[in-house]
Amino acid sequence: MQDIRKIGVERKVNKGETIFFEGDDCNGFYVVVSGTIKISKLSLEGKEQILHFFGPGEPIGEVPVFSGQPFPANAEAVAKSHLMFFPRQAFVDLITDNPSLSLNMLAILSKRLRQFTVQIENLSLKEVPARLASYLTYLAEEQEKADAVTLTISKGQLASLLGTIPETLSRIFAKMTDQNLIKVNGKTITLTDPMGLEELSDNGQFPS
Amino acid sequence: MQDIRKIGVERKVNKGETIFFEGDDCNGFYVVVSGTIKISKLSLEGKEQILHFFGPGEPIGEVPVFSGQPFPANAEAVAKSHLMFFPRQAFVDLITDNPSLSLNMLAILSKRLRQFTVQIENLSLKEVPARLASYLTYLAEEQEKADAVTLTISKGQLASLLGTIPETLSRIFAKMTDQNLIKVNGKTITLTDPMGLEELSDNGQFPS
DNA sequence: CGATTGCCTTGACTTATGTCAAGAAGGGGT
DNA sequence: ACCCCTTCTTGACATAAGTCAAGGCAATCG
Repeated sequence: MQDIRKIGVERKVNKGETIFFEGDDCNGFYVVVSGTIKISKLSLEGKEQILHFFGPGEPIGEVPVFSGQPFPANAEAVAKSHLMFFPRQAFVDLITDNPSLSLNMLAILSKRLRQFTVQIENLSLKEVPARLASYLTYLAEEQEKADAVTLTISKGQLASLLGTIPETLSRIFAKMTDQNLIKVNGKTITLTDPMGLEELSDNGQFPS
Repeated sequence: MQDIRKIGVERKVNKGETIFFEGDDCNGFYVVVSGTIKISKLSLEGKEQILHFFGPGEPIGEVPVFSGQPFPANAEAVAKSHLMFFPRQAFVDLITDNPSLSLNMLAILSKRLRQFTVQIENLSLKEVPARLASYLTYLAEEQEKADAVTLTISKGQLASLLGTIPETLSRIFAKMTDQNLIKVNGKTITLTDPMGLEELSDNGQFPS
């Protein structure tokens, strides 16, 4: 850790500020110290697909360090954030001398690959209601509450994370409420029927 | 390389044979020596989303080695194939003593992360015609022919790779032919209008 | 306290793509 | 050469989800 700190450079960004754009050349990567960073892709028409939100302790923009290509997506702060920047060559040297660091890095990349396989599966094989159900179930686990969860992002951003648009998401929230699966109150979602949600998430059918 | 060979175990599989299933525990990974391996996810209803095709020299199933979780997808031989299997612990030991090996592995994982970001972008932000146009353009580059490409997989499998179904793909081939963008003859596709294809791939609009 | 702004919801409509069903075309094997 | 079996194509239809437009709600700021 001391060695790592030595090569790091601070960077602070405000909400809405861009860290890097897709296609930018990369001469290093960042680790989030505080705040939240959104990684996303944009279409020509302006539609956004969010790939990740990253918080404290997570590295961002590490892919081009090893693949030697430009950044594959955009990174933007969704809140005032504090980052550490690590220059590429210094980090490569560090990893070369430090097997456990490289194994950690391999583990991180592997986990992200796994997340992407899930995201691709969701986009391609599931419809939006199933994706939302699966997200809510995941949130409940992460927040360690079986019965109610709090959205950490706006519904518009959630739509973009799930690969849809706010209108569609809103309608599905309404439908789930109709079916007594959930209750929505602003950013607080009460999971009235967690089993039903899991069923919906697995087989795409609203339970009868 | 000698050290690597030492810990490898041969495995031969026939066309259609499964190497591993999603969810299987993993005690090592494979490298393709010859043949082609399909990596895919299946929905409950049986729809398939293909994630990759891997050929000679490419590792498969390496994600769980580092993330310590089960395989995230299925692997199946689409042709008679020859693989090398590397037990997990032996490989981890090897990588620990061998920085350049770990850097290579990091580079491979990074490239795959990048490919996945493109696949997610395609699924979420582009419609099927644009995905097909982009695939054909990519094939032309890979095969280093500007004017005609040969599909290396069946059209049904291509549909699954693009996140759609054979019927839809077939209709889009027909439409592209109508618009004089391509000419289809079995597995041979003549790119009548490569510029038009790129345009379609970028902005999703059939050129006028 | 009212107004401005951004975010969310709802409605009417359009469209891309999936479903189901039938037929055509191609490729191997006997 | 024939037949079988898989793959591909085409048509008619259903539907999930996007587009466009209007209005509501809530938070923030002067």
